[in-house]
Amino acid sequence: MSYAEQYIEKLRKSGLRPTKQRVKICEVLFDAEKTFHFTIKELVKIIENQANIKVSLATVYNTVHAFIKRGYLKEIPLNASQSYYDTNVTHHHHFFDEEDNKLIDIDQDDVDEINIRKKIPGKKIRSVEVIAKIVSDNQSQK
Amino acid sequence: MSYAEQYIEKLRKSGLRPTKQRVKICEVLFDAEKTFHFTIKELVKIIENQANIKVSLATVYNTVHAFIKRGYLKEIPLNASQSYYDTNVTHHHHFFDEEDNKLIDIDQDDVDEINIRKKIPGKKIRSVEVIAKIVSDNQSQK
DNA sequence: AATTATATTAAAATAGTTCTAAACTGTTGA
DNA sequence: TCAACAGTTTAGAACTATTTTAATATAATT
Ligand SMILES: [Mn+2]
Ligand SMILES: [Mn+2]
Ligand SMILES: [Zn+2]
Ligand SMILES: [Zn+2]
Repeated sequence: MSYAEQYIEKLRKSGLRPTKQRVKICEVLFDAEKTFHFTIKELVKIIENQANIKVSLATVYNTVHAFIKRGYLKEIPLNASQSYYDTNVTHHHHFFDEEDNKLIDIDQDDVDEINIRKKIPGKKIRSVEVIAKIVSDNQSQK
Repeated sequence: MSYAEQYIEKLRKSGLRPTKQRVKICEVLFDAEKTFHFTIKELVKIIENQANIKVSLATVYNTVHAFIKRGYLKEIPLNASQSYYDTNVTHHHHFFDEEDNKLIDIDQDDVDEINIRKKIPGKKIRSVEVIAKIVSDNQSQK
């Protein structure tokens, strides 16, 4: 199946018709060799740089939300004032570099299984995510 | 040391003068028998209900931020469009109830030590937090 | 008490996100 | 062929959490 066909399938499964703008968004999101993290602002900038297509903010937000709902993207919980999104939809964890404001993936395999002994009656765990904040390691101990 | 004195000390250590408004904020935050989680909007509502003091949003934000900087409050990373704050400043983890939008503490002791095998050169880990999303456990498997 | 530094406040500004409503596009079937 | 329709894009308005501004008020210092 060609890339273009994959995008169209992803869009269809998300309940969206494959329009020019949406396919362009797919190219940026799903054509990358590696998964990556992005903010909406960054995504718009990439689209503007790569294409002569103009895509409105509303279309970007709508499409991203449709993909999240369908499971093709993940939203990453950060205390920032803006949302971070992730094209890596496997279960994994994150470093958050507080100096660069950048997320770095941690494979599930790189963290021992997390066993939470506390239980909440009537509730079940749907997901467990670790966020490790990192900063520069300045060994200088003046 | 009386409560009032404790508040004044907390304020002074945060670099703030003990004004009527700030002491009131301290009463709400630090007088509770239990620690709790709150949004700014909720905090303002509590103050309005408890006191005949009117406190502006700007003062609430400034004071909360000063306490965070000094370590008397913590900000909790959630993907929501608003920040959650925590009067429990010990190292601990959270359940996030996606139905009630409520945070529930998990003591550090209730989670096995988290060992992250991946290392980032030149960076060190400053904090590790677990967020477990929970939902109702409907056993009904029609 | 006078002086100075800091705080409070209402209101404006900012910024991310969502909504609206009008113009546009592609498809269908008469 | 092309009118009608369903769905899409878009600019801009609206919304909301947070921050900033600048005038007034209060606290600390002398
Ligand atoms: Mn969202
Ligand atoms: Mn903040
Ligand atoms: Zn990731
Ligand atoms: Zn907590």
